[in-house]
Amino acid sequence: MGRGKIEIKKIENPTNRQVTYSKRRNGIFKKAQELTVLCDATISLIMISNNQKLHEYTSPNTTTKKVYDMYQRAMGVDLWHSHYEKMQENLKKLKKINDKLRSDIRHRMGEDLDDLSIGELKSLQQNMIEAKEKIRVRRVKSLEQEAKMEDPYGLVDNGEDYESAVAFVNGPGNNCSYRLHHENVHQAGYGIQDLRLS
Amino acid sequence: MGRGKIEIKKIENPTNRQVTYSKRRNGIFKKAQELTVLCDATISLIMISNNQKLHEYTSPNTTTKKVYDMYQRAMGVDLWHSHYEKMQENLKKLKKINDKLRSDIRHRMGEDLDDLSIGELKSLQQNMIEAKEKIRVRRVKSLEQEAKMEDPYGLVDNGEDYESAVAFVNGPGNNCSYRLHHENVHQAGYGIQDLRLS
DNA sequence: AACTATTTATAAGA
DNA sequence: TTCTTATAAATAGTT
Repeated sequence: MGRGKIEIKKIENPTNRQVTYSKRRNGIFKKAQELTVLCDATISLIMISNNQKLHEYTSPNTTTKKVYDMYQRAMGVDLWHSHYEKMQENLKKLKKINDKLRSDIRHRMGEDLDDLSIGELKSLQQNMIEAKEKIRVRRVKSLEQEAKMEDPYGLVDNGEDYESAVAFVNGPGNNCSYRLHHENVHQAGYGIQDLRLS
Repeated sequence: MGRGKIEIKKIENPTNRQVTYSKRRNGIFKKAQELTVLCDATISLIMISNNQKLHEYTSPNTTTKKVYDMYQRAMGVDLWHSHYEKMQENLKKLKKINDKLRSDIRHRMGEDLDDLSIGELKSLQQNMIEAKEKIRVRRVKSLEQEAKMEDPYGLVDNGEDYESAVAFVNGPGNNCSYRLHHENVHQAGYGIQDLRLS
């Protein structure tokens, strides 16, 4: 269509080729746009010229990625997709594990105990008793070291003296001699930080 | 171009629309193919009709994937890569959180206590004291219920009778009257199951 | 970038 | 669908 008919073969004159490319490219874009409107079609059209310039048309109701995803679905599998699915699976697993860990911690903090069976509750209690003992022992050791190493004059931080600190450390054991005023207990900062995934 | 001019807007008659789609689609494909030859261009054209049928043209010197890769390079943004990286980041975050949770649990089990500062150790101990008390209380309640509801004849499982069970539940409190034989303690099954990500 | 003679695409009808 | 054909649209070569 034009002053003369042309053969469909590569245009050797670079200037001429560039001009033709530009004209026809616009023609195709226009037709693509018309087809989108007339027939409610979804189109992704990517054109890369001889000199590596890229132009694209994507119908307004979609994105290049969406079209490519549909293409993949239509054509069958694609490496990327399987990879993606594996990652998604891993994410799901990790989240599940996370939930379990959080739940475990809550139980160890004495929360949500109704989740547990009687047997689990018993196990938990035994476990807590052991753990508490280990922590107590460690605390005593740390206080002893602190007293010896960092505080050669016999003073302990916070104005507690060594004996009362050890008393606390050994304390309270529920129905026992060393019972602690519970006001102190709530200053504790040991808990789960905000670890939720944003 | 045809017997009459048409307005560029959606063709409402479905048959008519389908016919037009088919004709124009072929027209665009032809033009794409011509442009490929005339100007040595690289083209990827994907068209999806109203009724989800997919047609594509890809110039013979390339593949759809190659064109999309070039597209991505040209656009600077990698359609999949950005997605992929986000997922990877999420995975990393989740793993890190997981590690923190595990570490927290180990501390609550009395392990790896050397990780903790003196202050953290103190907080942990206080927290454990509170938690242990809550669990003890809950355990007593559960045993009481068990005794009342499930065991009207006064027997408790394992041959323990109610009183000694409550004694255990209240026990041991480290230096106190109800001290438990430690053989029993190690039968406990309350710990972290294997939650590592395979 | 415009122009325009001509070719090409296609709307409507068969 | 496919063919036909009158007509609209695209564009090759020119300015």
